[in-house]
Amino acid sequence: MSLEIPEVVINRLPVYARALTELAQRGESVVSSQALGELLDVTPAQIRKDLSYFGRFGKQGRGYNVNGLLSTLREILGIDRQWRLCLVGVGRLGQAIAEYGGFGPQGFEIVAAFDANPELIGQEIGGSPVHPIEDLERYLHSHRVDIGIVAVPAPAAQSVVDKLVAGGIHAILNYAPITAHVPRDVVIRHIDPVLAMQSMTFYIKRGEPGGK
Amino acid sequence: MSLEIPEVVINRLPVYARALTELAQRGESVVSSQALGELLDVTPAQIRKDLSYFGRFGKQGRGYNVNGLLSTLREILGIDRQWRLCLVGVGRLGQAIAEYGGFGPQGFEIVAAFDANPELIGQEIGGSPVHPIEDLERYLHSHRVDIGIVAVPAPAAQSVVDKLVAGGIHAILNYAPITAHVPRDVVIRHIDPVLAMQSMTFYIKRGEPGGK
DNA sequence: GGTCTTTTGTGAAATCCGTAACTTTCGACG
DNA sequence: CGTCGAAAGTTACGGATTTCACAAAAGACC
Repeated sequence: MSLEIPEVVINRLPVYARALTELAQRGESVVSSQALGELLDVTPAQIRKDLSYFGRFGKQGRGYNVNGLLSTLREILGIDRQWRLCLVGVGRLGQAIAEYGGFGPQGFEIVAAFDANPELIGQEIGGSPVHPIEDLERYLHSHRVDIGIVAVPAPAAQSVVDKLVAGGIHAILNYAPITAHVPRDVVIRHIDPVLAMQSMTFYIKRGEPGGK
Repeated sequence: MSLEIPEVVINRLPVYARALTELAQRGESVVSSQALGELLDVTPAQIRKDLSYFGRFGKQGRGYNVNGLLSTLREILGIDRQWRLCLVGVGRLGQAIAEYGGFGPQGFEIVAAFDANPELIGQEIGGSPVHPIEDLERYLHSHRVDIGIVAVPAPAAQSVVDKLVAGGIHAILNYAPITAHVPRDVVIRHIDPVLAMQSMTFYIKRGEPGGK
């Protein structure tokens, strides 16, 4: 039954959850896989298949209860609770992340920040003080932190990832433009706008032999 | 032969290109699929297969010429030239994007910015003046712009996407937390740190029945 | 309570993608 | 000039995902 769920499925669940949140706010109380699929550009069959990995949540002939499915998904994903993050790297990018208002409302709170630059140590960034990077591992061992955010320059990134792992972190959001290596029991996701751009350009090479 | 290349393959090419750039900087002149694979956590077979969609670039018994393969990939991807971007939305997020130093060196230049807030119009952001959003479509028809970046709040995002499409844009990088709808001939990529977080939490729910 | 409509849940088929294994080519060396 | 080792190119297989299509369930209406 709950035998090894494909990662692609897990990656789609937050998208479903977000759509359901919006439907709930609009006051919708039920939704069909058809309707949800149109909202998200996904086939209804895929939605039903994905959900079927976890149980039976719909009513035949009716569809899914919006609030019911939403809270089920939130529980499955673990986004029904508060998560504690630490931010490593408080340069321009790191500061933008710290000040980004999108994490808080979703239950992701940055509880500590770290940087190698002595000038930044002690400053307040997004409400929490900046610690020296040397204290990172010790800090992780003495405070609960669930997820690490890496926002340092590429050359420093792998070493930061290693420190996070050594500190017992099992989930990392990496903004640095590198392919970081982590042990099998650590999840890592990459945010890389440049890679996204570079894969789009393939499709818009116009006025070229072979271009669209 | 060059019949319909899978999108996953296209998405990996920029990663290869980045690794090759670094190898080139280190002065390496040849690399085997084995060595490149270890660097990137990809199997050698996958690298060879991916490249074989486009031609034969290696020498048996030796490996790939680093600079040669790099420039081939850059050409295939179209990242061997300058691309002109426009940024829509100059709030906190938009400003961070405009000031982000990562695009320029890769040939992506923001040539114009747009916002709905009258207070921002006329200000300089990252070297280019902010235009009123009403001028977007007209601007696109009278200037060359290859890619649009959407950095507006969720409720406004679809309408901005529509305007970009109406203006003839075929590639969009979307930072807004929505699933945007675009015609089949438009490529769109999403940057969404929250979704990335929310899919990671599934794997780190500890101390739960069923958690790891 | 029976029938009709709708939409789920699901097994099977189809497709897509990755991996492994084999063949070929290249350079080196004797 | 022939043999050997290494690594690319390629084909075939297998596994993973997606799609399809149908049976079963639920409410609505009479």
